[in-house]
Amino acid sequence: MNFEVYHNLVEALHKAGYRLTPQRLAICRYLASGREHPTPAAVYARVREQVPTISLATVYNTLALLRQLGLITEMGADASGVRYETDTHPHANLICLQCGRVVDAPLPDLAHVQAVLAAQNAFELRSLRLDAYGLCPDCRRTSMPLATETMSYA
Amino acid sequence: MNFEVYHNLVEALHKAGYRLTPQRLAICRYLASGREHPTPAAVYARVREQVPTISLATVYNTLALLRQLGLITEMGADASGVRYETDTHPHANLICLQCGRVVDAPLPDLAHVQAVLAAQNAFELRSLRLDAYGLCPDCRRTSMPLATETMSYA
DNA sequence: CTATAATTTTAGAATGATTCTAAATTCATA
DNA sequence: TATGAATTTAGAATCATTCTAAAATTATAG
Ligand SMILES: [Mn+2]
Ligand SMILES: [Mn+2]
Ligand SMILES: [Zn+2]
Ligand SMILES: [Zn+2]
Repeated sequence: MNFEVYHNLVEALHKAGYRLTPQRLAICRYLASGREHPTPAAVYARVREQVPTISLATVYNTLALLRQLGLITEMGADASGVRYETDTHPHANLICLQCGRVVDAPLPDLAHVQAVLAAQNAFELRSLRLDAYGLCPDCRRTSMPLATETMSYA
Repeated sequence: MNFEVYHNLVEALHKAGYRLTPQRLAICRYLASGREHPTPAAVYARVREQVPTISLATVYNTLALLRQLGLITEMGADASGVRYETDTHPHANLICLQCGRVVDAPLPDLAHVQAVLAAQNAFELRSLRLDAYGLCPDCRRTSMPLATETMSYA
């Protein structure tokens, strides 16, 4: 677990006046435990190992709360639902069309891209999302024909 | 309506051996009619004006078919469901956090970005999606506080 | 022009993620 | 310890999407 990330989450909740319940702390611990891009169902499954009585509703509530506070961001939904980002810094996501894995990738000039976009359009930009679809190393090896069904984004 | 786009869609369907039914043609006509990023429900609503007996299932089926053929692409789902792209060329989408409007924006160096990503990672990239969130000109004027509820992506 | 079979459409049922609800629990505070 | 606000919980409700099986359409062969 990344203690710094964990501490950020907990402190932000506390500063915003929310109670640090065992359920919320367990969810934060899980979110700070890796570079995953979990669905609510995945969070529920993993956190339940630590807090067996937690409900799915609380997972949804807490994720929504953390999002309101800007501590996590929501990705678009794939076949198994929404996914959450724990890294709020601008970066690209490499998404495997075969297995659904999401890997973070740094991309130095994202701020530059946003600046160009903002300059050329009347939009007032707040954030950027860059998703790249393809085959992860593992799935590249077991190179199946890549069913056009599998994942819908192209 | 953009006849060139329409013709592309129809011809691709025909070449792939699919029947050019009134329902499919009406959907293609609608898709070629503007730069929208419609949801299946929106397609259904508009096409129904021309083909009142069409079913929602047919809309879903046809959109899935056009996607399989690579003629349209699917965007992530927002509050009202998936949206479809009729422009398959690489471009950025400017998405209004207030009203949900989606506007296409050219971005010259997208190919370059993809090349950099591919070079730095073991992923075999197929496509790129660049979504920028902010306030459209209209919503900027009527500058409400931008409810954190409204749209979830940040 | 029929008959037959494949394709397509359709309405409605089923599914599954997400949200809502109302009651029970926990917690801060007096 | 008593009170009230915040939180959690299980289950119901919602809503987009998918599935199903029957009806309609269309291509093709005789
Ligand atoms: Mn990420
Ligand atoms: Mn677009
Ligand atoms: Zn993979
Ligand atoms: Zn707007």
